[in-house]
Amino acid sequence: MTITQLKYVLAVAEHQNFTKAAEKTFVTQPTLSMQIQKLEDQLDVLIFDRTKKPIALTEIGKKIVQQAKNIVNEADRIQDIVDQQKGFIGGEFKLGIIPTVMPTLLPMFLRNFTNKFPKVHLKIEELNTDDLIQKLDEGHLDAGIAATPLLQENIKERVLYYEPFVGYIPQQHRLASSSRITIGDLNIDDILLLEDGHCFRDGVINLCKSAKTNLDDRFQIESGSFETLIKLSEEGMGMTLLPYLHTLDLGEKQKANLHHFNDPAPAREVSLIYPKSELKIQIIDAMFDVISGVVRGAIAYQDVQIISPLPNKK
Amino acid sequence: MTITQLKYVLAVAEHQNFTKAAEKTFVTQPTLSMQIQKLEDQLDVLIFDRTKKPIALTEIGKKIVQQAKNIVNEADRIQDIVDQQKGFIGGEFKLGIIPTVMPTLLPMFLRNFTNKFPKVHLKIEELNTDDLIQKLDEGHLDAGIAATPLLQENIKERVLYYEPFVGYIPQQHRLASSSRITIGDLNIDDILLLEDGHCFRDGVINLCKSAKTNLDDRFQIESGSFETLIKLSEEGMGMTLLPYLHTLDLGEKQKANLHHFNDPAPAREVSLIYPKSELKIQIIDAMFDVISGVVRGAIAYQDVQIISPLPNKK
DNA sequence: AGCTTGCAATAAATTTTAACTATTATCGTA
DNA sequence: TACGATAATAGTTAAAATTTATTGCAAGCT
Repeated sequence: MTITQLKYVLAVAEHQNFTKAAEKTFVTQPTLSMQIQKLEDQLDVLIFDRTKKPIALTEIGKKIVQQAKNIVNEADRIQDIVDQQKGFIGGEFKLGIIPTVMPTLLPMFLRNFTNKFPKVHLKIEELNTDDLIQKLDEGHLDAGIAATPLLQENIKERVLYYEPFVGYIPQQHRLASSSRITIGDLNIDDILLLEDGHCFRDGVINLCKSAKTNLDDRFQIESGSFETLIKLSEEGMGMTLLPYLHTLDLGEKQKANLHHFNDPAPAREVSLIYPKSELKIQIIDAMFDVISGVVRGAIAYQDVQIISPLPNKK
Repeated sequence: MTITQLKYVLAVAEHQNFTKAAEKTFVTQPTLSMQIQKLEDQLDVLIFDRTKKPIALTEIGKKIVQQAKNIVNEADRIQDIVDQQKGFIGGEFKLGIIPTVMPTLLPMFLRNFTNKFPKVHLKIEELNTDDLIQKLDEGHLDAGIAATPLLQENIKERVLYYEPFVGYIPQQHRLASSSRITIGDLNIDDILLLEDGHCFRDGVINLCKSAKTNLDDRFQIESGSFETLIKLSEEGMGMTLLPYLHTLDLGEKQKANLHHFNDPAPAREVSLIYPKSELKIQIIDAMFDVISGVVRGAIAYQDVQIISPLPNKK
């Protein structure tokens, strides 16, 4: 049994397909077939049920895959131990960021980080929370930035900052007169929401404590970007809520439409999240330090109340 | 990095000698030299300090060895998972037993066990508690039988039985008249003890609650076997204490010299101990069942009070 | 110093194994 | 039936692990 064989098993288990797994592992398909067969022979057990389409794990195969993940993870950590000893901060680092954080946070810390740690080769991907969690679990990401708490078994969270919600209320809106707003003022029916899948949308819905479990069956304008929401809002389609950092980029005219919440302002908690295995923890530590240093200057803390980013169960 | 390389590193780390490690791993010495060098090159770090005699681990080497143990253990467990799934009870099983348990317990369960699980190839070794713990930690034993509790971080204990201490008191002894004895009657100075290293000795000392921290600086007869102690006792050298199972083998005349304790009788706790990793747990389970089944018939439980087998710190 | 001894490293040859290319077999399905 | 997708097999090549034989190197001894 070799670590390589275990990696092959994991690849096939993940893609449920020898050919695709072969591409991902940068070997040819016969290599996978043969090495996995060899392992199966040695263990005298079938890991994959090849009669199923797509290929499936046998019962024992599932257990073996689980254990193989352990082994491969533990093996990877040896390099980590060495790096840590050397104080080496470098190598590839895959980071996922949710869409509603990406455009505002990334420009703030990216240059700073790459200057400070030039040997880290960052691969950044925009992913919504669900995909982010899945990819972290599967080891395709080293860390992520998302709204928390996520209550995930295998994921650790380190809070980067609390980002208050800010109301964007056009002139003609019923709330436009009040300089500060409260949660009670909100009515989910006239708030423009991001499209489904964004956790910021879920946060807003939670904030409004909407009893409606299903918003989809009534007419609703939804968009994938705050810019669109702002435009729609200005067209008189209703108000909207923005995360604080987004409001910093607005023009003077638009800033006039911003209405902050009374204390304690509703806010989302944004965290650096990463697998419990703590692979590449030294890069994670470094990134945490850089981001929280940068953000500390940008957000003046008030009293906040954290809104869960998780969708209500239906 | 391969699992084989890690095993080589572990072997050299353990024997502090390439040549011996090579023998133990059934390869030649150059194989070890080359594979370990290769691993060191890949990690770009020295695992061994070859200037020291005998060869020593570097600081980082210690950490790597620690992690390598994890990995190799986890890897071994894959075969275990397969065996478990198949309900296969077999393979090599290395069991250590402390000397004061070996001669009485082993004959009671060995035949029974080998009949029931003929595919298990038992390797039984007599070891005192310290060696037993060390060998369990190093993975040279699959399980052990010892007096407990041992308070070891990485070792699990499953109690097999409680074995009362029985006084062996020759006719001419001051306590010979009382049919039953109590702990208060005991005087460490006229009790014949096993030689140092036996946990039963430590148990007796604990039992007598001797305030003396160092028994060695006064004249004392000590022996490695109960048979000798009994003989010495009959010669008028004092009384001694025996574990209950040992008293079953005595002749009628000798049995007359036995004096049981009043309830709650002092007793040692004898357990099956094994690494937390739970490798070969199915064999361990099987062995536990067999032994506790056999012993249940042999020891009629009374009220017992457990005496620690651990030596007092000096 | 010069010699021996006990190791580990190196060199060169051999064996084993992993991986590749090309092909075949086996499905499900059009 | 033929076709497409996919995995298994055959045969070959390249890479690697391992072996035998030898060298290097320090410690201990005369």
